[in-house]
Amino acid sequence: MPKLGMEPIRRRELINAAIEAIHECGSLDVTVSQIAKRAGVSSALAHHYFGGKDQLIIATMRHLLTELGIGVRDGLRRAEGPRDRVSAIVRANFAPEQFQPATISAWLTFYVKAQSSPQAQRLLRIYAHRLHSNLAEALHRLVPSAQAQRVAEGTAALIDGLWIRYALKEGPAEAASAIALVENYLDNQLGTRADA
Amino acid sequence: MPKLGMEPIRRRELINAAIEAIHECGSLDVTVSQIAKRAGVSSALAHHYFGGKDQLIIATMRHLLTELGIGVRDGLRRAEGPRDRVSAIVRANFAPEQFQPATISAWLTFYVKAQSSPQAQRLLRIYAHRLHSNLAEALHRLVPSAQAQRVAEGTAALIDGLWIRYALKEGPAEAASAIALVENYLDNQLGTRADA
Amino acid sequence: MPKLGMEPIRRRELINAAIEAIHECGSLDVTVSQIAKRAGVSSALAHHYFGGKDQLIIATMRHLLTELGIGVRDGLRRAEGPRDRVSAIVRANFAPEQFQPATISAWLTFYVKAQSSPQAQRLLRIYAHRLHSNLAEALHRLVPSAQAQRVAEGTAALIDGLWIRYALKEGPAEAASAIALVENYLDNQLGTRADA
Amino acid sequence: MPKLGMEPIRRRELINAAIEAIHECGSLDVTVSQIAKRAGVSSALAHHYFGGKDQLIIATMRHLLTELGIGVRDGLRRAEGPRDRVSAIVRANFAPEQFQPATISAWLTFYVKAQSSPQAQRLLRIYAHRLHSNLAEALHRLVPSAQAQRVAEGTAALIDGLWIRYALKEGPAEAASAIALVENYLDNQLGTRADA
DNA sequence: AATGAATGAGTTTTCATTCAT
DNA sequence: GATGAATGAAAACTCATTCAT
Repeated sequence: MPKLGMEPIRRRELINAAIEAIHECGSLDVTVSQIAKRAGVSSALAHHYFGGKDQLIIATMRHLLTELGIGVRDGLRRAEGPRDRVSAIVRANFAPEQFQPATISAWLTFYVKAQSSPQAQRLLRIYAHRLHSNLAEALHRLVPSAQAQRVAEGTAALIDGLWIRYALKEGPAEAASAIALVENYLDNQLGTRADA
Repeated sequence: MPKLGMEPIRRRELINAAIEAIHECGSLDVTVSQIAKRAGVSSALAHHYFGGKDQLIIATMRHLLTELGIGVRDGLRRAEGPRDRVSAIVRANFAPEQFQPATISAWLTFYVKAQSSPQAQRLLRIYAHRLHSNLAEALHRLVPSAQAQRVAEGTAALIDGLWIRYALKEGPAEAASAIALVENYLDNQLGTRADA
Repeated sequence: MPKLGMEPIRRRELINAAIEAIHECGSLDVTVSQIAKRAGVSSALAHHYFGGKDQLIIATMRHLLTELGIGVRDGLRRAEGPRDRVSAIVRANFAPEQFQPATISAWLTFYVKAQSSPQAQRLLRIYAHRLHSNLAEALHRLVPSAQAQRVAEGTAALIDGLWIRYALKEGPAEAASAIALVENYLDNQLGTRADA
Repeated sequence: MPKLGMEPIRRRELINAAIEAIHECGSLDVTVSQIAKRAGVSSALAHHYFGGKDQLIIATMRHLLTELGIGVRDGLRRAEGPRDRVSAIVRANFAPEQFQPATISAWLTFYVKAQSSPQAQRLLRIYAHRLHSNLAEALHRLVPSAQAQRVAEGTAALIDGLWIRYALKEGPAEAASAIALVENYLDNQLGTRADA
């Protein structure tokens, strides 16, 4: 029962299936067939729509990156004042949609992928750069330039570090404590809470 | 002309070759043949000594973990006072032997491996736990228990985050600035340098 | 907006596209999709009109065979006397419409196809037989029967040999020199030019 | 029961199997598995020794080319006088080892292969060039230069044409009549037999 | 008349692994 | 102690073909 306009639907289904399959398998060694089966289609269709495994993986990465970007943008839109903007960025990075086992697994595998795929590397660098510049932009309004840079770097490293560490843990990732840790770092660095 | 007592030598050569090969390939998708060729032996020999690819990988991980453990222990031995012990741990994690491209790549791939291999996961948890307890032990002597826990977690996350971020960068990893960032965090959290 | 009476047009377009595609790819490994795209239609339509790839290929062969047959017939119609009839046949085989890269490629692949497809083999035998009988018929009026047979065979082999050899050459096929070679053979065999 | 020094043996077996398989299938669409099975080994071994299907095919071509080259050389060595040298070349091209169904099929498919593979094309051009120069060299001692060139071309075309036509026929290829046809051409062209 | 959607079957290729020597 | 020989199993990818619209 073929219908028209299935392409975007199938692409989306395959990307979602890829994220789940990567998580279940724990690496990019998932086969296209596994992903396709999970999406309820043949592996040939996955190739048809994406051109190959690699491009499906890259598309998945891009999807996750976009989702995160949207989350950050939305958070920033609602934020009031520079300090809150920083918090919004942090919150977006640990938002429930992002900070869940399957997504964490996927991100981790992408870091490895980036070591051999220039395209994946570019995407990951865009993420890293965007995170840094978003943070730095807000921090510049709060503290001197040099400090802003340093705090931006520290915050970014802390976020990535917490992500990676959660990839190792079992059970649901607790966003609250991760956020608290970063906020604590920020308060201290920015002198917001002198008594922390 | 086979010689006696080659086993430990071969094992070591193969492990080193594995680290290099993993780095060059950027993932655990290296073939046993590639590793063996780099070590100057046949792939059959790699199997002979390790039993299989998986066990060679695990052995490589264990090797890296041991090296890091030795570095930390040596650092701690030379450290004077709790604050310096914390610094020693940080320094050991960014020591030149550890903080170089090939090793960084390898660690990253191990994080992924841990998602599907219970054995690898156990090893990585040992690392995480050891890092945390080493830090916590020293911090307990400096600040109240709850804060010590939190700072230990933050420091560990920061270290891991910096590692992972360096995996993305090109050019030689600069340990100095990474260390400075962590030390700054510690100073701030511990009130060592009120003016930082 | 489908139109009526498209069938013969589409069939022709697809056959032409097949010839070009076969030439470009250099073998029958062209995909139906490639051929269809070149004809500006979907691959499904190619199946609709021909029933399958094989039948499209056979139809293409038949088309080429027919074209050649028409060329020969036209040449024979205009020829005056048996010797000129032989020349007309030779000329038709090296006529510009036939003796061009794409067509040469196609014929060559058909020879291979004939080794596995009885249908293709039949077509090619028809060609071979027709060429031989056309030549023999005219030659019989010029020389004794046995010699006529032999010269017909030689001429046919020479024509085919020159075709196949031109398939290997680069640059435009020069019909003139090919024709000259065959004519020289004929003159010698028939004693037309005693001094050649 | 693995033995040492199997490589050359296996290579030879695989090449022979390739020739047979190509003949049976009638084209280069044989699968590596079919070839390997015929050689009594796994398809993986074929890849191991040749690197891939393409290289196996090229190696097979080269083998056939070499065989033919040896045949011609041996024939030339035994020949007495230029006219006999020409005959030796012709005879070698229709020698029983060469002029048999499987070999004829293989050559034909190689002609097609040459249209898409530069490497195959190069090999085939070497063959064509060698045939021409061998013929021309001998003919130059018999007739004027221009005529020698033309006769060399005609002879080569005749040989190729007879080959290709035999590929279409069923039943055993009759070398004798093919040779007779070429010799008749030569006698006529060279004026050897004034009464032909 | 024409096509987008979808797939089954098949092909090349890769690789960890085994084994006789 | 060490390796060349060999393979089974699996993966990515391709393509002719079908079908509902």
